[in-house]
Order: sequence, then structure tokens, then C-alpha cells
Amino acid sequence: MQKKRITIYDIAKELSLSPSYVSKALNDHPSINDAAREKVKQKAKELNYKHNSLAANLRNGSSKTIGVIVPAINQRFFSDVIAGIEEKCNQEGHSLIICQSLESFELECKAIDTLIRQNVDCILISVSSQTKTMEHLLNAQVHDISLIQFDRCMEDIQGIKVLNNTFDSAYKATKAMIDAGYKSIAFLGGPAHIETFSQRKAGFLKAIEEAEMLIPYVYINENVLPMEEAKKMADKLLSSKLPPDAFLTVSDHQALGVMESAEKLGISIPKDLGLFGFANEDFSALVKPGLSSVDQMSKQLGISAASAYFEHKKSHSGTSMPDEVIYVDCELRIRDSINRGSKG
Amino acid sequence: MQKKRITIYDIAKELSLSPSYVSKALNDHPSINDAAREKVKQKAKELNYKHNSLAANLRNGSSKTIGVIVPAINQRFFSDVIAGIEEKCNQEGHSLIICQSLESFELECKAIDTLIRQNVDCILISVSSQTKTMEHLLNAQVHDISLIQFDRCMEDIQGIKVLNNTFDSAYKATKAMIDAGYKSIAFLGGPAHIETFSQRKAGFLKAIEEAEMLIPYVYINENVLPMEEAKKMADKLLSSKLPPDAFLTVSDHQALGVMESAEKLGISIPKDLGLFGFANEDFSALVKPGLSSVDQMSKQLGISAASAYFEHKKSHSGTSMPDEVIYVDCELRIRDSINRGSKG
DNA sequence: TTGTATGCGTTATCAA
DNA sequence: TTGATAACGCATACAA
Repeated sequence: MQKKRITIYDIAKELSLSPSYVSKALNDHPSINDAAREKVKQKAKELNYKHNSLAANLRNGSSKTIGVIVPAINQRFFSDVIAGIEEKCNQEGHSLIICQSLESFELECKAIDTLIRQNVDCILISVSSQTKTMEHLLNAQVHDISLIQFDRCMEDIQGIKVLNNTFDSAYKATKAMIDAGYKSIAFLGGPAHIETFSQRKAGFLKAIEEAEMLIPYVYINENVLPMEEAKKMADKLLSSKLPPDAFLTVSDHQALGVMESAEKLGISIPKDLGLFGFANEDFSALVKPGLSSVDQMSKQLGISAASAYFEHKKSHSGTSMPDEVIYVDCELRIRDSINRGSKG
Repeated sequence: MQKKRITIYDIAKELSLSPSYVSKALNDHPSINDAAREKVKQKAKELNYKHNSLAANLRNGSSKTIGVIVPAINQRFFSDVIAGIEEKCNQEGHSLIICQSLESFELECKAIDTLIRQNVDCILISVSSQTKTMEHLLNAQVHDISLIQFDRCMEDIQGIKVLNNTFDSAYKATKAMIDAGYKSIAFLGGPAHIETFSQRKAGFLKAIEEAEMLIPYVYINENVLPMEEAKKMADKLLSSKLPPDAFLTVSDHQALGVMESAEKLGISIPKDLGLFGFANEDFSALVKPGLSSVDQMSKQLGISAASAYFEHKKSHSGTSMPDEVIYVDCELRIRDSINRGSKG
């Protein structure tokens, strides 16, 4: 148990060298010859010396630390994204500070503040659902921190945005159902003011239009994100005079609601009802029948977001972030829930 | 866009004060009167000053930062634990640095090293499945970092360990099945060398013994953690001459394997087969029939682990960690999978 | 109540 | 090749 932390001074004293020389040796400075360098490193190991990043970072003005702010760490999508970010940061020798906003604007501001104080070099953020203004985000940029948004973005902020191509995936998912022979497809969406949800709706509509499918307006429902509400809506539509024969939902939980409704009403999936969800949750492969879903490749999204920072840092060091949108393609996980067997 | 960071020197200059005075004012030092303090804070806000934690921490010798090392961030159990830790840390004004070992001993060592360099005050760790030695953990303690283990612990390390009471929960879960009228219960376990799994087995056996139930030795199986293996084992047992009429598994994924096996063999759950899982995964409430499972209260576990650090810090500051085990009680989530209807 | 001086551990610059 | 020095930004002991 050592009382005082071992520093380069201790190493220097032991070897009768100067601290600056030791520092250079440890950092593989070219002016130090191999023998001396090895001797210093040897002694450092012997004394169980650990480089003090705090001091070095203060001196260097960079913390080699990246901050991440997400609504909730323990939401599958975000924990996957973070896992991807961590992996990339680790490769690049950077540390990761994690904050959660818990969907609160106030906590989000506090998190930004913390990260500025911590001198992070970059902030990766997916904004809370409450967030409508962006001074706090701009403030990070003012403090010379690279800001990269992912998934849930504020449109008007200059900088890199990393997004799923959800328009495209919704289009493809819908098309997959049309190809499987479903004739009248309903849509269960999320809050319209969130970009990713409006995109999903737009993708859905494009596929419907292309197929020249006529859809009653009551088939298109926004803001039914909670499973219970999705279920209620499915109940209503499936018991109506003109029931849909398929659903595209923007979450797997909604899809689950539809499944329960169908079961209750004695409607068989996929024979009489097709179903396509979003997010490819763990349970989606496990329920019966297997739920077709859009895999958002969330870990890849994290990797892409972190990589965007490192690439910018390496190539355009100094210049400000480009105003760029990076799309991470989703992949369709086709399962039994749209496997109708026969077409038409 | 400010070129240079605003420091207390800038504030001091603007107000014709000394930097130390500004520092005191910002930190609510008692020797500063209200008027002066407010004036300084006002100016700080005006200049968009942000306290530099790096510098302060270097000066203070404490980073107000806690490091967490888990096998994988995006495993439900761990992301829940982390969410709890984050919440507590946030309350206490501490930051969180997250590392994942990805079940690799090497990465775990690297993570410890990173956290030592980062000057974290405390490391919360759940060791990788590869970890057999503990020098790296002791080294953290040598560097004056509080070490708190949770879930997967190295027995011989002095300090606080935060654990689920899995012995007790396995016992209760088994008992719940006995009470529901199941007569011959089989056990599907995990690697025996991991404490939490041997505890689950022991709890199971205690309940069996108490009920004076005679169990064929082939009912007790360790090391069948993967779902596929659990399924194979269930196939074997359920097709044997003396099939069990219930299973306790140590994971919900195993239980899912049992469900598939039962379905294939035309055995009805819960009528002819009871089933109790572990971890209360998201899907457990969603599968049909609902899977009874042990809820490990993982977020609470994270809160408890972090709280243990803060309490120790506040009350016994300076002294080394006590050798203490904190148990976080699990809760049984009883669902249809053991709802047999009639007893006997 | 206010200010001065010093050090936390590192690294870059410059000089020897 | 080696070393002295200053600086990063802050907070504390001490002096005024």
C-alpha cells in the first residue's frame, strides 16, 4: 500500500535523471536511445508507476475522453450503440464518460455541463424527447467540443448526424409485405415531431403509393407508441368493417400489441394478418410466430458515430465539423409473421 | 467561438480581483460576502465560464470519477446495473467512466490500467468469465482506489461485494413450484465455478431436500447455459422413462429452450410441466405462457453498489474498505408457467 | 475581507 | 543526448 503516488520524479530520482528525461523516455521520444528508454521503462514497471492522465491532459489541453448522452443506458437500442462506441474508443485509446438524460431536458443540460467541465473532446448525443431548444448543445460547441448527434437529432445544429436510414427500411419492410401478398396494410406510428418516426411513415407511404394500394385514412395512425395503445388501435381496426390484412409498426412492442389483439379476435398470423415491427428486439425472434422486424444495426451505428469523430480529428484537425449526415443501413429480419405461404 | 478557455484569471481580470478570490467566491467559501460572491458568479455566467474539473481534480488529488468494468454493456443485466450506478453517481456529483471486458481477461486488465491512469476514486467491477487471477485488481487497491465487486466476484479479494441473494431466490422459486403441486423437478444450471451458479444449485437442492423429494441425479445438470444445450437436455429428460414435471433453470434463455422442447414433444406448460427461469428478461412476460422468473433487481443492485462506495467515503474516509457482502434481494415474478390450476 | 505564493504531475521548449 | 524551466487551471495555506 503506497502512501504517495509514484511520479516521474520518483523514477528520475532513482535513476539520477531529470524528470523531463524520464517523461520523454516513457513517451518514446526520438531523442532517447534504446538502452536508456528501456532502463526507464524497466524502472517504471518496477516501481509500479502509472501515468497520470489527469495531469497530462491538463497540460496537453485534450482529455482523450468522449462523452455520451443518451435518454437511458438500459434501453436495448442505446446500450447497443454505447457498446459500439466503447469498442471504437477503446481501440483509439480514448475513455468514455456516460450520462443519461432520462428523457429530461434539465438532466440533459446538466449532463452537457458536466461534460464541458470534464473537458471531453467530443460529445455524442441522442437528445431527450423533451428537448426542443438547443442552446445547451451550441454551448458545447462554443467550448470547442465536437458535437455529433445520433438517432434523435436537432435538425438545425451544424455538425455530423448519424442516423438509420429508416425511411428506406420502412419502405422495404412495407414492400416485403406487399410482395408476400398482403393487400391492405395499416400503419402504427410514433410521435410525428420526431424525425425518425415521420421518416418511417413516409417510407411506408411511398411503398403503398408505388403499389397503387388504396388505404383508408384510418389505417394511418401516429402517436401510438405504447404497446397498450397499439393494441387498442389494432382491436379497433381489426374489428372494423374494413379490417387491414397487415400492419407495419414502428416498434416491436407495438407489434406485440397487435399480436395480442389478433389472438384475442381469433385472427391467425401470418395467414390472415401480416406483421412487421421495428427494432428487432430480443424477444422478436422468440415469440410465436417469429416477428419480422427492422434491425437498426445499433452497435454499428455507435461504431460509425465514434469513427466519424476520430476520422474528422485525424484528417481535418482544427477545422470545425462538417454538416454531414451519415446513414447506417438497417437490415430486414424476415420471419414467419409475414410468411403467408401463398400469394394473393 | 472562443479561442481560449475562460479561466478564473479572466474573471479576476475583468473584476480587478485576484484569481484566488474568484476561486473562493465560486466555491462558496465563507470568507466571501454575499454581494461579492454574487458579482463573481454573475460575471462567470456572463463570460460563459466553466469550471475545469481536470485542473481541480489534479490539484485535489481526487477525480470525483468512478470507473465501471462489466463484461458487456449491452447485456440487459449489466446495462440495468449501470443505469442504477449512473443515477446514484449523478446524485452525488460524480462522473462515470465505463469499460467493457468483453469476457476477456486481457481487456479487463487494460481497463483497470486505464482507470488507474484516469485517477478514478473507485472501481466497480463484475469480472470476466476468463478471470482467474487477481493481481490486476489488487493493483487498483495499491493505487488507493476503492474496489467494489458486484455479481461476479473474486472471493479472496478484500473489500465490499454486492450480490444477489441467488441461493435464497433459487430456494424460493423451487418452493413455489413445489407449492404449485409439481412433484419431480429438474435443474438446468451454469458453470459450477461461478459462485452465483453454484448458489442457485444449492438453493434448489435445499428446497428439494426440505420437501423430501427424491430426485434422480440425472435431473441435476450444470453447465448447460446456452439455450440450445438446455433444449437438448430438456429433450433428453422429457423423453426419458422418468420425465420431470418441472424445471428450474438459471436463465430465461434456458427456460425458452425447455419451452421449445416441450412444444415439440406435445407437453403442455403449465399443465404437465412447470417452468421457472432466472433474470426476468424482457421477453419473459411476453412469451406464452408467461414465464415465471427471478427478478434480480439489477438496477437496485447498481444503486446499492454505488451507494456502498459513497457511504464508506463519507463515514470512514481514509480507512480501507471493510470486508463486507451486501445482498440485494431478488423478487419472484410468478407467471402462468407454474400456474397449474389444481394441486397434486 | 482580500491577495500572494505554491504545488498537483505532466510535457514542450529551449538551452547546454 | 540530457536537463532546467515554464505552463496547463485550480485551490489552499498563509500573509496582509
